[in-house]
Amino acid sequence: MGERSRGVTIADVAAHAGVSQASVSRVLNGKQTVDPGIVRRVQASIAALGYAPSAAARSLVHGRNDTIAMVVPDLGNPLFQGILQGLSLAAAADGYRVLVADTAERVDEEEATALEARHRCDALVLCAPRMPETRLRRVVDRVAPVVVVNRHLPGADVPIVGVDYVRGIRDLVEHLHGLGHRHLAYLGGPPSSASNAERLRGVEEAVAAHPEMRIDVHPGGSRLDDGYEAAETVLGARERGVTAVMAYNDLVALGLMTRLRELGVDVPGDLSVAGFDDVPMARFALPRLTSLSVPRGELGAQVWARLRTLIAGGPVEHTVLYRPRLEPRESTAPPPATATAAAAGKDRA
Amino acid sequence: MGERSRGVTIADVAAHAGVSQASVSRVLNGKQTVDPGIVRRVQASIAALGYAPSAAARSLVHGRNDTIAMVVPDLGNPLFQGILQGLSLAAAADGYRVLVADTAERVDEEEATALEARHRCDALVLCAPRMPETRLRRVVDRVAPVVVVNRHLPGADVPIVGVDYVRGIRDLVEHLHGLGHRHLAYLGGPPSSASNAERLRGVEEAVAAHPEMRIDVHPGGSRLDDGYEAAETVLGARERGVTAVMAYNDLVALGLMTRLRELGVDVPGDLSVAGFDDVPMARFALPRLTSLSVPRGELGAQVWARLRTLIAGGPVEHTVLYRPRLEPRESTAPPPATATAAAAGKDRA
DNA sequence: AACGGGTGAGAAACCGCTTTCTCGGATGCA
DNA sequence: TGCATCCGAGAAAGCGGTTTCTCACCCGTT
Repeated sequence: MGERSRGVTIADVAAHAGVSQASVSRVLNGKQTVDPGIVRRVQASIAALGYAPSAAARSLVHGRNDTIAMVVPDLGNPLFQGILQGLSLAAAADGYRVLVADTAERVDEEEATALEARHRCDALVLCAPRMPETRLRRVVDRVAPVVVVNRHLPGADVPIVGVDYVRGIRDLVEHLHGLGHRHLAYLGGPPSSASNAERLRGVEEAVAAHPEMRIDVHPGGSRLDDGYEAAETVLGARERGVTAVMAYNDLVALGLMTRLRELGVDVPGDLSVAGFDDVPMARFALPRLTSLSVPRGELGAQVWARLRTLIAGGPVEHTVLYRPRLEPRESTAPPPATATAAAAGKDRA
Repeated sequence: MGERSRGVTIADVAAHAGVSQASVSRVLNGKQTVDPGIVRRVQASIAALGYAPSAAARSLVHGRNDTIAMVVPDLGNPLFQGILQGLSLAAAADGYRVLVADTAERVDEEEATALEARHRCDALVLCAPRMPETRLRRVVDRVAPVVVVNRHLPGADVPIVGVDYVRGIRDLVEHLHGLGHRHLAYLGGPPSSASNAERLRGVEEAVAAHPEMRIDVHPGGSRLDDGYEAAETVLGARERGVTAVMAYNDLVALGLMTRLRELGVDVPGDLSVAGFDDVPMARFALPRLTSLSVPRGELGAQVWARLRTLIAGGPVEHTVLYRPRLEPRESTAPPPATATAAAAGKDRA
């Protein structure tokens, strides 16, 4: 590690300054009053020798690292990138650094990775949307202090920070309903993803609340290509009366819109499209994409706030779910007149 | 740190197994032959006590961490995200983890951050596109082993991994020249950025190689908004005969295209537009954006390869620059006939 | 003037592990 | 059977700090 000038240690400084190691340590940490003369000599010696205390030795005696680890399934995911950034900035403000542990979507290695990462750090942030719940609970027990992101874990003794996908979807459905849509399609994300499951719950609740509505669920994906390729499916759904599509996330929505435009389908004239996440590009798509904004950086900061409390020996704070903010833009509009008429006809029938 | 079961140490294991600490250590590291009976007893005790060796203690005695740090000016930048991901995956394969140190664009804190980060790790990856060269050289000297990303540092004793922006721009100009463009505009990035300076060098070289061409340089930025807002500037340039625009990066290009479409300017009919980086969205823009593809993940892997050599005491390997690959797509096409005629007229004059 | 309390510096223990050093016992050869 | 050799296990010395403990000294009080 930081062996700058070929290993100058605190003993060297002490000798050079003609004082004891203890005094050097005291000067360094400033937690006790030390004779000003000694302080000056020690500081001079430190400068002269280019001394920097060994982080490892410090860690050993303090039993901590000032480092936390973040376990993610995929660093390519904008959500995790945003959280990492927010987390890293917030933690840095308290002198902590963040270690990344990308499990590259290998769900069965996540547990081992989490344990290993935790072992080199003071605490853990666990993003494991696919990990089976039983395993997750076990891991959480073993790696405390830990904060879990975007999972539902009733009864577990762990702070959870996440996005209220259920509310998000419900708000979106409300928006579309208000525009006059009655028959929607949801283009699902990765089947095993917990946040997709939450969105599906939102879909169910919405339908329960609006019995006059119908929401079809189609398999989708999480990337631009997935949306692009889902266009055929979506057009099929449109044949069957769907007037608006909610995509798993913005990437899927953007990919879908691209393909739709190629196929001559007008958004939102023929079909409304909405995404989730409000990535920067959403505002720059044409038409501008209606989306649900998620404060990624703030999530990261919140994760750190929770973790800091835990590290300091504080209590497990309550779960916090950020309610996505609906950003209605041009990609959603009232359904085409024909569709409305058809629906009205159906209603009457 | 990893105090799982309230601090069970190697001494506890030794006592439990009725052997010496040294034997436990030997069993753990398997670097010496140990009596099979002892091995079994030790392993049993380890399991029984739930023992895991302290990373800090190990670090102290070994003088290393198995951790490297990556200093970045902005984790939100897709390039650095990609490099981080590639780096993290490659390093993980060798048992190393990556610490992130986001300097949040605060150039004057970069040096301190780098030193601090280096001090907790075995090596450093330095992404500091804005750091003044003198300071960079000083830092590089002090934090070795280190790999520098995307900087030109002639004569310095440090491996450099980067993108050949000069070649990239030249290839792009070649492409546009081939399409018939003679008067281009370059929408610059952050003025102090080293990679922007490289692109500008590319512009200069291109002009030198094609005296019949003209390339105007306009201030730009690095984000979607910057491109969006540069539209007026670009249209002004078009008035003055510019038929193609090269943007600092894809985000700028995408933002620009959005605004141009809003203003009724046809890309590439009225004006060609090209980006740099080949972000995923480039392929999904309409028109699909011509760009220069940069293998972000591979850069990260290459950085690790260099760093690993250095850590192992190997030599400073040569600088490696990835030549961006031109991805010609729909956003660049021959200039409009009127422009060509005008240019031809000028040529004749 | 003697004594108690307080202050600050140094000696040494300790954090938990690795590694060298030492030594006893087993083995090989004479 | 006796001696040299080898092997493996334990004792102990670090790694480089922090922190407790001890003690000398200075000050104030009676």
